[in-house]
Amino acid sequence: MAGISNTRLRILNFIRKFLDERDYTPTVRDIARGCNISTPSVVQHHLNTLERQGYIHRDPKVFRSIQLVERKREAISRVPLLGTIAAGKPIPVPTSDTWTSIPEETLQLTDEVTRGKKGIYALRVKGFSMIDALVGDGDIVLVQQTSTVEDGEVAAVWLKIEQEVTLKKVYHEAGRIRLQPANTQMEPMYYQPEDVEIQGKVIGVLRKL
Amino acid sequence: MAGISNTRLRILNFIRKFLDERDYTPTVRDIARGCNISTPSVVQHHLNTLERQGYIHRDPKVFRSIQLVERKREAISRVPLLGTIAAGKPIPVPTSDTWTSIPEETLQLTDEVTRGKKGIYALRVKGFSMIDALVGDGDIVLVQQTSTVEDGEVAAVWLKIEQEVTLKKVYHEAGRIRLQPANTQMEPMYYQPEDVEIQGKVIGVLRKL
DNA sequence: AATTATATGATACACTTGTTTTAAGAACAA
DNA sequence: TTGTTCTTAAAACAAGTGTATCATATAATT
Repeated sequence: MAGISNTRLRILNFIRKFLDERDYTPTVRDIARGCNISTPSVVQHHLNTLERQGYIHRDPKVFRSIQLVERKREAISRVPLLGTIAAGKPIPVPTSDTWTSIPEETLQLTDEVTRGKKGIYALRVKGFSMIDALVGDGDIVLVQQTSTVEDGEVAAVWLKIEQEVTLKKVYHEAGRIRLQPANTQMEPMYYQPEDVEIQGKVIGVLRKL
Repeated sequence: MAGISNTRLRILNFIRKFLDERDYTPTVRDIARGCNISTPSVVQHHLNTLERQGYIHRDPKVFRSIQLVERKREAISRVPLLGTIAAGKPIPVPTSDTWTSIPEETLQLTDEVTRGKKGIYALRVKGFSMIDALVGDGDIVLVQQTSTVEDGEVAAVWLKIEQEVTLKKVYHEAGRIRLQPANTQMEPMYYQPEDVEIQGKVIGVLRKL
């Protein structure tokens, strides 16, 4: 926030508030009124500066066309909730037609949460089998579809021997795979590469209380 | 989508597209041009109908004030990240001027996550002291400012004796307060009412991996 | 067929609003 | 001081824009 004066900050905040409340842009006169500025021309002058500094964008001659540059990036992603995840069953890996069919529910999340990643889906956790990943019953895990992960990333791993799915940090070690619980007090588990199957990468957890 | 004619659907879609592209509302004349309608009055007529049917809302006399009702529900809340939460220190309870000052960071969350609640702020968890609430280092807790909670709700509780903050389910029992960890395998703690202070209600947890 | 409701059209009024112009006070460095 | 830059100020123009009015056409209903 370099080179932004007090009045201009007030104006920016007023525009933000106005947009939040009414979903359309204030006029220069609205801003003047809201910021205790006596005349449109002063607002005009500050808006010119703010536009030059890259904080806002306006379409010339178009009424109520102020756009906050910071909000341009606030895209909303719609993430399908594709089912549940529990210890004893593989997670429902989406197929091409899963994406187009109607999901049980759709989460609307900002890129703040999904970080713009593609191929994200959500699963609701059932039961307490993932406590050691700090994931409880009812939590929602956000999964990115992939069959490989980097060392240290949390993955939904299918354990072929136990016939169980689990959420663990994955490390590739010489001749074996180390699965490390998020709860650092717990011991890691070791598997032969052929005994585990990466079903997806966990990119987030959401708990609504 | 009952009782919506072809032209009105075209108008609705045009408004949606216009909003997506330019972030401000079209005028009746924009709509006329975009939908091959020869005159503002026809658009006006359809907008009246759409408003009566509840698809849109307009502020009378205000230019470019059409609001899509469907998008009201996917409102984005901006939640300020006001600091960190750790075992040994009280959480930074926001004061009136905290809200207007510039937060360290602002999370953009859909109402999907905040459920439209007001007075929400976010705290980043530091350390592993809240493992028993299934909250780990780096997690973000969403807190609603309040000093009272209902039985069973998860609260940020300041323990006066230990001089510690903790996240627990709160139950008011006869003459004492029961603090129950989210991890059901762990034992509850009991306190005298005067020894605990509710600092806020935890409405969600967000973990980005 | 007659009536009513709905959709389309053209035009015009009055208000809203972006923008320009001109001026002057305030802050600050040379 | 002087000059320069930034900010505030008032007023007015020209264009954008919501809306009303009147007229006609088309569809639905009785």
